[in-house]
Amino acid sequence: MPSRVLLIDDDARLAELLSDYLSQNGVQLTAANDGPRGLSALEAGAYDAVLLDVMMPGMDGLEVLRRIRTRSDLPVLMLTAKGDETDRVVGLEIGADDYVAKPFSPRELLARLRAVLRRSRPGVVAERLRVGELVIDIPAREAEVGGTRAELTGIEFDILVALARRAGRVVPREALLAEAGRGDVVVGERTVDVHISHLRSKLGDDPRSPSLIKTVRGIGYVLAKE
Amino acid sequence: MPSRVLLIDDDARLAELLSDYLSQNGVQLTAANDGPRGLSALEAGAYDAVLLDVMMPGMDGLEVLRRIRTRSDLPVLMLTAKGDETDRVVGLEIGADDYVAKPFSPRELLARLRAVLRRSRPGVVAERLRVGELVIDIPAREAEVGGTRAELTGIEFDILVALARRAGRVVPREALLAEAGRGDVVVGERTVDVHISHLRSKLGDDPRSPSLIKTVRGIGYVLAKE
DNA sequence: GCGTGGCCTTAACACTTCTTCACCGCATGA
DNA sequence: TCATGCGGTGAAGAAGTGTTAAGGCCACGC
Repeated sequence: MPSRVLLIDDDARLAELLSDYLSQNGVQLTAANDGPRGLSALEAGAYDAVLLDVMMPGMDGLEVLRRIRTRSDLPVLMLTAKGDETDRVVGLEIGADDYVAKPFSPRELLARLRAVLRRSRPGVVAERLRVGELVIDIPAREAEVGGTRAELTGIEFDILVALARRAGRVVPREALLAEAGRGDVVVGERTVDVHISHLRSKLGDDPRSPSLIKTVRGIGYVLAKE
Repeated sequence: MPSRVLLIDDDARLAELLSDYLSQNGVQLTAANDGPRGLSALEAGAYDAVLLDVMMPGMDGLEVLRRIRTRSDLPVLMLTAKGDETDRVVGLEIGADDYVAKPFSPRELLARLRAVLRRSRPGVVAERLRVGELVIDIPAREAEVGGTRAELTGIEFDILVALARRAGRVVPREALLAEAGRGDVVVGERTVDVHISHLRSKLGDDPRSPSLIKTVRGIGYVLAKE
């Protein structure tokens, strides 16, 4: 079975060129010519990896990567301008798996793509998240801690998922609201605090022991990695 | 637990430089200065990844890589000369996980190393610092001295981490503020003194015995190396 | 349409954390 | 030894967060 790869890049000529070359080598390439289209293509279809251009008008590649990482662990290979170390390092820190500096040879790209695909696990879509004692079943919208089910409301569940997807990393309040589907509505950020408070008590947080959800003053919250 | 990484490279100066930088970031580097020694070090010890120079006298890096791949899937990151595309592509095809072109910045190397470690064994990326009696768990944001947990506030923790990363070296006040994420905000430097004072008492510092955190008059503070 | 109940948001107050200030003691160099 | 300046530390004020409770909104059933 060929690997399905999504290319997000505004350069149509490159897309065609790559598509040709890769299809001869067992990779089926789909192209999206900007960030938003790329993201919705990811929502809609099943892909094994993403090729992502960093320099794009509108939503730039790093932003696209951030959004991809909020919802999946799909392997992402960045395409960066030669010598732009900052983008590369930031990209890798956000969670890119690799990068290729432009201009690149198709042969090198293929080799790196294969290296990335080889490492990634089959069975891509994670419908269940596990972070330490916490288990989240996303389609069923259920969460449990140490085997005990927690009765969460809608937004509480969404906030918990947003935290769990980035366990160990700080998630700003506004990002939590955005991922809970409140990004467009204007809502006081203190609202998040209240939901966090409820989450903590429902997740059986003992005030004496180190909390599962930690506060990062002035920014947001982190879910402890174990 | 720090990640253990084996460097196979004939350049002793590079080895020392990298070892310093990586050890501050939770990676324990062991150096082998040629291919055969590298291979036997791999036989002997447990490593989480390999940094492999391609250009070496005697057995070259690609040959070393081939032999590694006959017996293990250990993540291998190649160090190649800039622009030498052939080596890079061959290396990736043989089964290297990534490469970094020389000359590289330590920061980029670290980022790539972490990306590789993250893929291969989630959870091994070193996020724990140890300095004498002091143990710091960075993602959990917890610190303990001699087995006793210290309840630190956010900025106290950040300052402690900044000191621990450079244990044994003097860290100026402004650097401490910068690493605690206050680099942009204008804050009086005396603020640091107050936090240091709190840290000392929370870390169980006895005023009579030599302090864990030493003052360097006119400059800043040092964390005693043990 | 009307009441009911659940959920989200806001407000208010208690509490924690960070910063600044003030005062004191100690180290340093004349 | 004395003068000076730097750092240690307690305390107060400012800013941020935890938590409870009340009000508004919506969906649902009657």
